[in-house]
Amino acid sequence: MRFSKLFGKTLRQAPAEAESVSHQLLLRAGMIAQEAAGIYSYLPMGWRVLKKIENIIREEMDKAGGQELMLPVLQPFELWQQSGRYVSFGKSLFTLTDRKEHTLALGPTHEEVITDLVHRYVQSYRELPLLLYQIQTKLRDEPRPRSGLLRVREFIMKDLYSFDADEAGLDESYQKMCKAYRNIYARLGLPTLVVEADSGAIGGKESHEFMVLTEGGEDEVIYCSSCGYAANVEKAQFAKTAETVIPVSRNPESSEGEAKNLLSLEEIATPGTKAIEEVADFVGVPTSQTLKSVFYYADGEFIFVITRGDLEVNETKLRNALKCSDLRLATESEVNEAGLVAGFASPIGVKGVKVVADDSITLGSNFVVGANKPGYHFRNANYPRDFQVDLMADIALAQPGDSCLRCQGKLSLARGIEVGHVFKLGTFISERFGASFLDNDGKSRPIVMGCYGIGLGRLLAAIVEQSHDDQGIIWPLSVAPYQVYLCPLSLDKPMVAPTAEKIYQELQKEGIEVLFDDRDDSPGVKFNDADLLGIPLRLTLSPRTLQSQSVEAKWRMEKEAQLLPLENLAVQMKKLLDEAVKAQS
RNA sequence: CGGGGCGUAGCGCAGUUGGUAGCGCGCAGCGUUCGGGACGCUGAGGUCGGAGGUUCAAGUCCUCUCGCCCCGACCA
Repeated sequence: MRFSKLFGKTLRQAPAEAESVSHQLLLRAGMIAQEAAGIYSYLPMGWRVLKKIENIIREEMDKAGGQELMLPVLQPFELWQQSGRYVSFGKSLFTLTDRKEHTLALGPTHEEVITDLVHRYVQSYRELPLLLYQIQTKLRDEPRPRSGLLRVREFIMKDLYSFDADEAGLDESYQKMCKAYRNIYARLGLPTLVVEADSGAIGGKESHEFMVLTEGGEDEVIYCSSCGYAANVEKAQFAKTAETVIPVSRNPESSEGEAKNLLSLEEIATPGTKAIEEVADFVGVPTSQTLKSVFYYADGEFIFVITRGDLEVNETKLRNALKCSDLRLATESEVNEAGLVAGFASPIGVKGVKVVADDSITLGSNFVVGANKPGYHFRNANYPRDFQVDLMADIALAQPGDSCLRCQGKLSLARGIEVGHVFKLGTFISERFGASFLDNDGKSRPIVMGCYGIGLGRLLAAIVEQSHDDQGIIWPLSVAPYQVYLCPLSLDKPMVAPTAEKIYQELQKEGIEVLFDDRDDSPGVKFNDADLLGIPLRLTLSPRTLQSQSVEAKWRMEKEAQLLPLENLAVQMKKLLDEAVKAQS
């Protein structure tokens, strides 16, 4: 490709709307262009990268036994009613009506379509296992598109669906996919961490995410460096320490003789203390000896949530515990309307309200808790002596510094980009679509499903987030839009232009992908563009190098250049590139 | 949806008490340059996001509206 003819120009300054590194660099390099919030065009450079990523994914899916097919974007809304998932997807599901006033959905994912399809074609265990995949556009009306390609409303995704006869088969398919995913990320030069994840709107029981750890990521990962435990913060568990009981009462007689050292409930004045820290300070106890009350609306129902005062509520865990789809904090006036005193609310004596508690409230005793009266708290509140809860679950947010549930090591937190997500769906979708098969006993059983997704654009952006310097992108050879940047300087000087032209032809004949900077620009412009675009190998020729019958070769990620003789250049280049590919894998 | 910010040339920005729009980059032409974003001259490019209002006069003031970005609740 001749640079002078390339569509999409490089920019010195990034457009103001771009904030994340990948967004800025991809815009500046002329690889993508924005059309609307979360909607992008791929320009020729960016599209070449995307297609290379796509091919790597396709190769690995095929190698794992996947069969590629193509499912429709336009889907009958009835499929979504049948699965029931139009509820969990909510407003993220784009819908439209056709000329006959029939509602159609724009596919945010394809479990419905493929399960409907498989149910019509698969009847016997002999046809299982089955791995079907596609690479195509998904549409989701995300509440907030973000960070360029990292979170968009229209995106290309590889989605594979596994169909197995039983759980053991699903485990096998799941492992096969995890391995294929690891191969893909390795070939893209992308270090990833596999973390336990919440399955969200997709549903299912077990799921893992593949995370690229980087500052710009929007996910948070909790991990333990001693035992290797890692989970999305939405899912992460931790060891809740049992707090040692500090007797808070000055009544010595009540602190003796009790099996669990439970003291009697006592109302105390705590004027002006609303926040947990203020209350704890005022009473003189650690926050872990207080109880925190938080209020939510879950699918329209008012919920009273209690955790130990040192812990925060994990809304994903809470949502799962409540099995609700819509969850939001209640406003202060809603709290008051529920008959509670915001800041001094108490589970003691509360009536007609659903109470959910984190199981940490059983690890400790004699807690300080609101008295539901302005300016007053109780001390020595104990569950279940003083109050009841409707639901007890783990709904606490893991935080860095907490202890690992498995090994007691210290947990750490890192930001990451979710570049892949695999789910063990089980049978809840196949059952709704009647996707069953006859086993070898002639018994009808639901097909056990899994699904496995990779967002290609996000993957592309993740590579940039993770592989760049202040000059621009550094593409791994496997996905670079071109392998070689041919960069002649002083084109009007004798021999430069014709030699460059000749090299350009020879390299192409050798099957090397070349971006030929045939522009009559100064060296600085050319070098800066070469770096910005991130082409792995730069070949510079100038009167200076031609004097010694050579050209200069420089790797994008290295500082030093080497001189290569003009003679047999294409063959040498081919060798260089092949060696680099080998070194990478 | 809640909170914050921004819409003026392709990109980055300026525009004073309201007086009819400018700078840098980029783009076109000519010339001089040529190993890390060179320089000179000439030139093209604007419904000032949109609608309504106030005014002799609106990029500037008022009202409404649309779009985009960032922080939160959602996801590949």
